[in-house]
Amino acid sequence: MDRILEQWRQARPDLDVGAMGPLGRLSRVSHHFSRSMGETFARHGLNAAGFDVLATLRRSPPPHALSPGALMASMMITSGTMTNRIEQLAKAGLVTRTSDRADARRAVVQLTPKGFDLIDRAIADHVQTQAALLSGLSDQDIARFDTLLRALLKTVGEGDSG
Amino acid sequence: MDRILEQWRQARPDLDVGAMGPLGRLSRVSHHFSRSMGETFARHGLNAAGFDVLATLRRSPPPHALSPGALMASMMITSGTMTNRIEQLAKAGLVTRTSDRADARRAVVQLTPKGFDLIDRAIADHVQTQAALLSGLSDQDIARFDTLLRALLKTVGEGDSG
DNA sequence: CTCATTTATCTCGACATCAAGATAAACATG
DNA sequence: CATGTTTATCTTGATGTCGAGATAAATGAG
Repeated sequence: MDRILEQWRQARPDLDVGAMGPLGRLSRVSHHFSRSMGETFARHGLNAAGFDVLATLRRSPPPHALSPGALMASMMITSGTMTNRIEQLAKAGLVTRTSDRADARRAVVQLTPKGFDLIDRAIADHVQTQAALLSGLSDQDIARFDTLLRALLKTVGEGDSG
Repeated sequence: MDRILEQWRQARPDLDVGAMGPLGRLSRVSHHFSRSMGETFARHGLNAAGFDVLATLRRSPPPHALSPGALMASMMITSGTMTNRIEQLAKAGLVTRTSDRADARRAVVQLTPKGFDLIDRAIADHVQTQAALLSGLSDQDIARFDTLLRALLKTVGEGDSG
């Protein structure tokens, strides 16, 4: 990244490329981390998408069931993607998809016992992977990093509550 | 994210979910930023992929030409993806693709005048978007953020040099 | 009750990406 | 110069995602 900035300063000395370094590194860190977490998911036969859905259901109060719309609210994906994800998980026997008695527009996605057991094993593995990814920072630095990320989330309109 | 952590502490009090907050926010920030930058690219008829290629060529010394392999080295993508990207850009008349006289295995991707003009306009827009994305942090906080990102890149094996 | 509107989800087509293998040229060795 | 190896790129098939529009049920106004 530092070399890239130097090249830009040569090619376009009129531009202020100061933000490019941090943003480039942010992108690369995020990409590496996603890949690393993806390897953890793969050990349990999941991808990041499937893990997200199962994890969201798992941490919801019993009976570990949510509508596709409710699932979408916590994940940054569109409805078509969610439909697809649920179908894959249902095919694998990890969730069931039934329709809501009270409102037939609404579907109910629920963890199966098999899905429950799988995500319970996967999440334990996942938190260890996550801890390893931050192991290069002290606890204090992690706290600082988190504070900065919270500030950045405000910039893009995702406040503390959402 | 804070609510998610609370849910996990209820559902799985045995797990240390401390890393989940920062990593979740990192992922969301990165995702938001990518989308924001993507909107800038779209105003110039580009996507992030095409912008990356054109920008890499633009900041290379004249004649602004590189092999697909050299382009791949700076971007985290596979060879098949690069082939595809180049083809799109060539179809749009923004780059040419010829084969190296000295080594016929190697291709040479070069900016056309049209591509040069386009990326010169797009990059000016892009650095402004990037500055806006970091506008929620003071210069000092940006520097701190960058330092922390450098430390994290070391963890994943991407050292200071590349 | 009827019709328009809103809400929730699904369908479909386009596209970017990856991984693995194919192709083809250059190089090394005897 | 023959041939096996390495290097650089391309091809192919599968997958995941988005976005626009379709479908279908619930809601509201008259």
